Amino acid sequence: MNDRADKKAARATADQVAREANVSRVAVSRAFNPNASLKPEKRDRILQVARELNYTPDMAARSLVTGRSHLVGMIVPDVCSPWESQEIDALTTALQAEGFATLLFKVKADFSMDPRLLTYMRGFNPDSVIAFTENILPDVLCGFLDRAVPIYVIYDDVKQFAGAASGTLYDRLLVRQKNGIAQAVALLQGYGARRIAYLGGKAQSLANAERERTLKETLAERGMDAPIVLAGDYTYDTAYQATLDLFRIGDGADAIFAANDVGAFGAIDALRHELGLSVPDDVKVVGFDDIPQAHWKSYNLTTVRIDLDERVRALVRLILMRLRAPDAEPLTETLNTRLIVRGTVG
Amino acid sequence: MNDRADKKAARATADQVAREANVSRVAVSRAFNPNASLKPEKRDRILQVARELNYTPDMAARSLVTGRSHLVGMIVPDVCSPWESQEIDALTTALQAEGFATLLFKVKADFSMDPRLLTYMRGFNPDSVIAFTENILPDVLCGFLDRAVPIYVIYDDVKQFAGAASGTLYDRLLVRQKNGIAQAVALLQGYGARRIAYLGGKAQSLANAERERTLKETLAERGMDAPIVLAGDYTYDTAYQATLDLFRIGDGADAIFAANDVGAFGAIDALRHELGLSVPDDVKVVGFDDIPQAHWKSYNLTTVRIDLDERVRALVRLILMRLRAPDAEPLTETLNTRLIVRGTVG
DNA sequence: TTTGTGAATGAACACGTTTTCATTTTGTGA
DNA sequence: TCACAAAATGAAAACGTGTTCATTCACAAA
Repeated sequence: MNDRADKKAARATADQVAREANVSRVAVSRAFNPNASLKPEKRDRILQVARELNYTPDMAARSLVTGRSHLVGMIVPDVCSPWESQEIDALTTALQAEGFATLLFKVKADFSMDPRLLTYMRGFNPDSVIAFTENILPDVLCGFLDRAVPIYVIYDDVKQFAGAASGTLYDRLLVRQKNGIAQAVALLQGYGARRIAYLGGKAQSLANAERERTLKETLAERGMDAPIVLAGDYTYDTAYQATLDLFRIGDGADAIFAANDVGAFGAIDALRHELGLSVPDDVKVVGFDDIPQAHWKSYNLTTVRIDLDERVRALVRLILMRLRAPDAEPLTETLNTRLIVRGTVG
Repeated sequence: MNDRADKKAARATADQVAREANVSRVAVSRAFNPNASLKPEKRDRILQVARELNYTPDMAARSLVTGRSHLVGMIVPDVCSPWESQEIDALTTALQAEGFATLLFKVKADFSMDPRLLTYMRGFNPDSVIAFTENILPDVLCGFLDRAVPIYVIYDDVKQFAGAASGTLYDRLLVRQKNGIAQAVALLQGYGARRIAYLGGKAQSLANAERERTLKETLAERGMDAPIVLAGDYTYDTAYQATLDLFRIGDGADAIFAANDVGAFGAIDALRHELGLSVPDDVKVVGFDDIPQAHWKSYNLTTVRIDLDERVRALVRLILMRLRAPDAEPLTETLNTRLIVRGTVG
């Protein structure tokens, strides 16, 4: 009589639906499996009864027998980072449309992987795993997870991993940094920048290493001096402090190339609000990522874009391909970058 | 011989571990269940073998028999919103430490709930559900999910839901808006603000409605004029445009109270970079939330804080309480707000 | 030695589904 | 009408675990 009384009202089971609809339990199973052969009218009747009883197939039971959990694990160091939250949001939406749910696991900010986390995650038997932390060695992941699980390491560098595992067991999404960086350097040079500082990201970040390397390479090609390299960690506060140090302790620079947009924001604010310098008149600033905040008027940041839609489409394509053909050869998708010109250069 | 060959190397099962360790399969199960009675040396040996075989209990199978999935569902409209991503991040960390994994579901930005999503989510049998979209009526959720599943609706308003369901079946986290708003209004009045505009959030948002109501109430108590109410949706762009309209089409204001920090950013940028006005000299701005970006120097926003740590601690406390005692009476935790004074008022 | 108490043990069952396989029904052409 | 393929059907067997229950074991007290 009381609300608390029907708490025991467990979820309806396929047996109950079968009994109610005067069919076998197998028929119920088939009714929820589109490509199973079942008389249309029978299917309709079953689905009708199922709706009345508020029945949904139990994923755990289904997973047990089919071996597919319809779960995609995501390993994320920082959900708050605009870059990662964008990706989580878009991937979740796309995968949800294909019938997969997102299983979120958080790793420590310093990227140190807790082995128990991987063990724990493996218990859920995810159909696929996306690792956002670029410095988790794929081999480590492969060791803890099953070899049959496709693994995606986002934005690693071809060269870094070329010799890591002889036969790479995971699909990869690579980003060509060269294009956007070359455009940015050309623009900076055009505005007369000579002393360029590179405001780095996390030391362990492969993307950071690749950006620094590409920047050096590009500057050399154009006959410009090597950049002043500042240590960073992708955060606003660290970038802010590093910029202060550059101008107070060091000799300054006439352009700052930040490893990510948030770092660029920190640099801009330090220049404008603490050092009393003008951006772009005194110092030019370029970022990396083109997160939504980059177009906010206070920053209006010129930045190297890696298109979100392209990224997500490529990732989803990879994942679905792998889920449908687990034995296919590992695939590599390549993305390009390009400069988005706004107001922080000239 | 080839990597591809051992793809079939399925995950180790409890049976294999049992055989290898010369024990019964039940013993293996007990070895992984801390409070089961098992001779210590035997347990150690089993765990040792399990480690060698890289064995992990299958969550699906475990879920099937225990009825607990160790999954916590989160229904989120926008992972990119700093407010929500903070919460997801902190909750995931806290729940992970307690052995629960986060299952992420995304709903449309306009909060319209797709009933099929709820049905789908129910299939995963989450032990608990956290709904970030405050305007999902709890009754709708209760209808689709089982009554036995504890449901948390974050930041709803006591008054709104008082009469919704006679016996509320869900635990709640309430936020007292009054404190922070009263402090903000006092500060604004002290600096001589007279014409105050309220830059609203999503129309369907209960938190927005409650903030607007509380602001009006507070202004009236202090004998000030009712606020000019601007429609918004919590986004930067909308806030930016609404502010332009207020000053170009409307009669302007000498203070803007935004429903959230991101909206305040939009207002500040419109004032400074398009209308040529000074913040705080010409117009004062107050935000709501105190997201990390609020202390960025470009904005340096005075805002009403709802402490993240307090929020997460309270939520985790509620969830764990409910998981351990499903039959306990529905609980309500209450949080307070307070003003963080920075540079956008005076 | 006997009795009693609690821990340790394993066989059997249960969880809710999909899949296999053998059987029955339906539909089609001669 | 017959023959044959194709579609529809249900019984039974999995999937990998936790739990119940009756039994055995170890040890201390009588």
